[in-house]
Amino acid sequence: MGKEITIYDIASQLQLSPATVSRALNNHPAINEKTKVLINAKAEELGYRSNKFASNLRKQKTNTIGVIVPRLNSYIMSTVIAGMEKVANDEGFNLIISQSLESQRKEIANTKTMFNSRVDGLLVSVAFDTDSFEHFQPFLKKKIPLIFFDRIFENSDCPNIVIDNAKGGYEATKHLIEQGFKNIIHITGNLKRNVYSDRLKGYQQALSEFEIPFKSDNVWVTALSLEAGKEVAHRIKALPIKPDALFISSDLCAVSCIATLKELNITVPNDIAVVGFNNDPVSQVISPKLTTIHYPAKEMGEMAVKSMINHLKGNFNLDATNTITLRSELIVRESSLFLTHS
Amino acid sequence: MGKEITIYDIASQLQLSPATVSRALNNHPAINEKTKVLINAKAEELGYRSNKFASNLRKQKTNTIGVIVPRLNSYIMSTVIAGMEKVANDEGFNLIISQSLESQRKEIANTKTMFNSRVDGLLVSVAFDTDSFEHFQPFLKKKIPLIFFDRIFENSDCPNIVIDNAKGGYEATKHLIEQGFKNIIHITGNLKRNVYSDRLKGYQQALSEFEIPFKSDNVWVTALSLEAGKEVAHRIKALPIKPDALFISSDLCAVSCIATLKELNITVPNDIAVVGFNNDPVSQVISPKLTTIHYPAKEMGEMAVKSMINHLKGNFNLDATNTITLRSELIVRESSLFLTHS
DNA sequence: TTTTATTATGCAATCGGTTGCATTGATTTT
DNA sequence: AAAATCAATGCAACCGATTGCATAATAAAA
Repeated sequence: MGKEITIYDIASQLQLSPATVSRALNNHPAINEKTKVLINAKAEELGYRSNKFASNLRKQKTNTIGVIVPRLNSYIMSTVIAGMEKVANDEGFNLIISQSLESQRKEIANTKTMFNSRVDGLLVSVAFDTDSFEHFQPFLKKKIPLIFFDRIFENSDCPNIVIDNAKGGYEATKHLIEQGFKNIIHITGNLKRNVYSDRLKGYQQALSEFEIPFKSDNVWVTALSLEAGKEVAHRIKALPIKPDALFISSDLCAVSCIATLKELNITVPNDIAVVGFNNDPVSQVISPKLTTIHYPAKEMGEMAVKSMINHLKGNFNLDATNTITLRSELIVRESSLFLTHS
Repeated sequence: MGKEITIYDIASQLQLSPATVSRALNNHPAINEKTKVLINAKAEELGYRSNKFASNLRKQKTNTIGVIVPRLNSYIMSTVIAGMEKVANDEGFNLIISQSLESQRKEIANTKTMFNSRVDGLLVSVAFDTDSFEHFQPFLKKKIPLIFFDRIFENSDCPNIVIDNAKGGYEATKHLIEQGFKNIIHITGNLKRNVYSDRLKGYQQALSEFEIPFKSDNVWVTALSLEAGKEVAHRIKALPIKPDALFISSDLCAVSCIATLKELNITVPNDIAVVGFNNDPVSQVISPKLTTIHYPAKEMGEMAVKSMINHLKGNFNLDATNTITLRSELIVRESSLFLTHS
């Protein structure tokens, strides 16, 4: 039933004061090197472990970063989190992770919990339907750093970490146009969210650059889920004039759509070409392999936590760099290639 | 610059002692109802939030559960974690999550961190190559509850939460046999791990039940990754006598294998039937749709955290129920059906 | 040798709740 | 009316590390 060892135990055994022990363990410069060695050895010997709660209580810091994401179990988000965990772990920070399940209501509740848990900083990717910033205000008031990533809250003055979604949308669309496709439908998510509205902008830009008129009927807002992919396929099947290409803002949805199209005797890319988004592993294992935009999810997670920790340590001020944009790129595979019928 | 409100502030404003305020906020029965109302109202008014560190320090509890998984970004694990987060969040517990990246070395480091973070309990799914239990001993010594899930550590006397992997393996194999396939190769992961060795047992049991001789050459141990799927396909292509079916312990690997087989002009299920494992969403969006074993990942996560919290609250003793087995089931789709060539 | 830096260590207050053990006043029992 | 019981609240120690300010010891400068 090992009683916990404290700095007081170490201090009394070495005939020193707890203050000295505390400083030694924290490598304070005022402590003699020999004393440090002595204290560290004793700490090791007794199996001492620091009590973070006493320390946090005194220092008024938690060494904890909160993370709120729409859902944990998507390829992108779990990979972002994997990156975050890696950096946080290396730097001795803890992560508290919660999911809003795409609901603003739950996001608000999670935000409160994070606030009450006194996280040192908060990383957020907002839910589909979030349209109020109010629940984040307490953080700003208390000057607790708040960083948005992926799905950011625009006009918030908070630092953001994103990919260039407009560029992604542009390149995907341009690629399709260059392959000779003209009637391109864009399947996307809630346009409140930057990730989708920006990709749409890119889509529009590419069209206009090639002087293809933009039709708002060609933008379909969906949940980008597996089911959405199926519905899109059926809807296309029913169209009198079919598109020759689809640009779908999620690989999983795209793949589901392709599978359903196939069932409906529409083949990809022969009848309709498809470009996805994310470079989900699934994009490589289906047939035809899916052309997509690579999303540096792990890097985004790493960058988010790195920035947060740097800011917390005072290494640099976040407000200076308001937006960090990570590189993403088009990966051309089979699903978007114009094939001469052989 | 809002100074934090403490129970002392509430106490002095109401001319009460901090002890009474503390008890009232914790709904202690000795406090008068009217006083409680008064105190809660004041707390609300002042925007009081409890300081968990002071509380934890005094109570010697952290309200935190540690989770170690091989990787966060797999369908199964991210879904398990999603379930865990849901329950933990509802119950007011925090989760500290870390990933071993399939390395025992990192698992040991993570275990130490968890120990030093003084988690109230630890949930672990072990890495591929973990073969020592030593790093978990400190938890047992300090009587910190330790629960394994999915990939358990056998013979550990710790509670386990699993699916019936043997049954899964049995049903998958039996299904293939009943479809008329006899030469079935089983692609699986490191047999040190219960999930894979048990599925193998189920595979063997089904074979023996149908009096099909078991050949150890028909069990291929791989990393179950996308790459592994490709390699398997190539290896099959090179076989002089090809199997008529594959039972692959991971959907993602199975899907990758199917895609590669297709490239090599071997079609599924006509030439070779395939059954996967997990019921990953990807299993529904490929062609042919993949027959698989449903893995109740979310339920597993929920169950793990529920059990832990119940144990911590003293509701029931975990040691009594040494193993909790969740229901999993075969989902028959197209990839395993015997087709008469039409 | 005295004074002044410099280095190393200790003192004691502090962070904010929690809780065993009084204490007070009101109510009930004998 | 005195004694016993009960309900509600307060006192004060405690959890364990941190840190501003002193102090002691030693070395360097005058």
